[in-house]
Amino acid sequence: MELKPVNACHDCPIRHSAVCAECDADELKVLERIKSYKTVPAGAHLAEAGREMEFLSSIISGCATMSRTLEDGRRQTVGLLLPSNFIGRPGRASSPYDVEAISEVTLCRFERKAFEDLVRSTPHIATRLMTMALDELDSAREWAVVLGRMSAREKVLSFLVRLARRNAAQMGQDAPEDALTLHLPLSREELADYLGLTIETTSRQFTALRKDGLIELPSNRDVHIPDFDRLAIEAGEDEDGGLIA
Amino acid sequence: MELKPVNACHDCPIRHSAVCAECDADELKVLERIKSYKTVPAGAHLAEAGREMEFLSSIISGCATMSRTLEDGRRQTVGLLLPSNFIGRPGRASSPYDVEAISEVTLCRFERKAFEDLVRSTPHIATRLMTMALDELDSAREWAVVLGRMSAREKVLSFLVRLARRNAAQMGQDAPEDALTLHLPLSREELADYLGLTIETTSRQFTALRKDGLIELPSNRDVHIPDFDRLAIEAGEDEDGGLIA
DNA sequence: ACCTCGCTTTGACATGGATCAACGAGGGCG
DNA sequence: CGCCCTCGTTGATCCATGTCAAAGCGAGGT
Repeated sequence: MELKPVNACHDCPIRHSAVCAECDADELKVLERIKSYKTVPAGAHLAEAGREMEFLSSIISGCATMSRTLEDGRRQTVGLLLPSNFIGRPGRASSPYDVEAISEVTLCRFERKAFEDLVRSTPHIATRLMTMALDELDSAREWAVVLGRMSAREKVLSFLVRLARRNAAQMGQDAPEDALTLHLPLSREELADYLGLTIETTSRQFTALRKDGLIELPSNRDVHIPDFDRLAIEAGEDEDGGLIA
Repeated sequence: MELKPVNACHDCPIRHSAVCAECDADELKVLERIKSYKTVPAGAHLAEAGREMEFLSSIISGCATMSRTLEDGRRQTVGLLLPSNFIGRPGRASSPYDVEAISEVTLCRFERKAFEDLVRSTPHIATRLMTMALDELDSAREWAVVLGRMSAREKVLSFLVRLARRNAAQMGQDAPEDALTLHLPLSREELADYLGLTIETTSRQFTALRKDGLIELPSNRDVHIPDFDRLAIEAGEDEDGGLIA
């Protein structure tokens, strides 16, 4: 994916989906003054559990994970951060989770103190942040259902369905195409940490889904889905079609 | 627990912890006009997944669960709702989860449309709602770590630790006492649904913890913890002491 | 072209929790 | 007082997933 450099808000690919989405021209001018862009390489730590954060930021491009590592090495990823997602929260100095860039990531950053003032004075940012927090809350709870009650196969299927939906939504589509190819932002290990499984089980499930004809694996990081609806049904789509993100 | 009836906001036990916490006297007057109280018996459905909600509400007393039931009957509880927690979200007509009263519950209700207008016009409510949503988001993510990576024993221990912390916080204490007795708001089955386990496994873990001297069980619904710190360590307390809720 | 290194896959086996089944204990009601 | 009904506990067995081990496989460097 080639990216042209971003210079100003009106030119920003996440202008209408990030924390600034509801801002009017005047509010945007204020944001414009205090924002700065930063690009970090894959593997960079954007936040560490318990450590103070100087900046709050939105992801403009790339992918990051939010995770907790227990003393004994067990790790659980609690969120996949993609463009327009927000890192950090106003009113708290540190993140309770590690946030790590999985690919090269470009951020739109705000100095924490300045942003907190802004939230207080700019209702459009507070309401947007509220909406985003509520959306993520729904998403986190959906994921809790997956972690708590789904089999390994269903976990992998759910992940693919959610990723496809999220990609479609970002492209402005209502639902994913019948057939599509997904690029996995995560390695098998990172995926296992997200799914609450081991690498081995995750890998076996991919193999099993391939043997069942539900997916093809042109490369380790690419998944071709010949029939999305069938995949969604296998994932245990009971209700509405799931929430985006 | 005996409750005296609530009649006005200034008299309300959740006045300083609910969605209205940041409201000043004038804002409270507006809320006062549109609120209504309702008490429902244990077992009542406060919301059903996908069904439109007429009211948004805060829990004043009692306990409710938020859960998803899959077609095949598997159920995962994604949140335990206690006094001051908010049910529903402005800007959306229906809840993605079932919300069910576990004990008798008293609610402070707002007609949905009126409340949504209020959120738009009252920044103190929007910021409070944002803070509450972000707190619940942290809590949901903590729970995802428990569901994804913890053993059955650790799940039960984590639940007890969190419940004790939440009770302590509600009593205005910083941390739970050394020794304390908890009343469980949930039956074994409801607990199992929350922990992502079966009833049998949950029950066996209680027995095991009792045999290990970590808890005593004066009745099915009561747990005496002789040494909270020991319990917390067994629960796998690596870091800070955990987030409240 | 070959070697090496990291990631992924596959295999063999162990085990924690689910499942199936039965028994116990308390509480309300006839 | 005793029956029944619900909830919780305990036991026996099974199976999905974890664990340990080794073998592909692809990319980059020499």
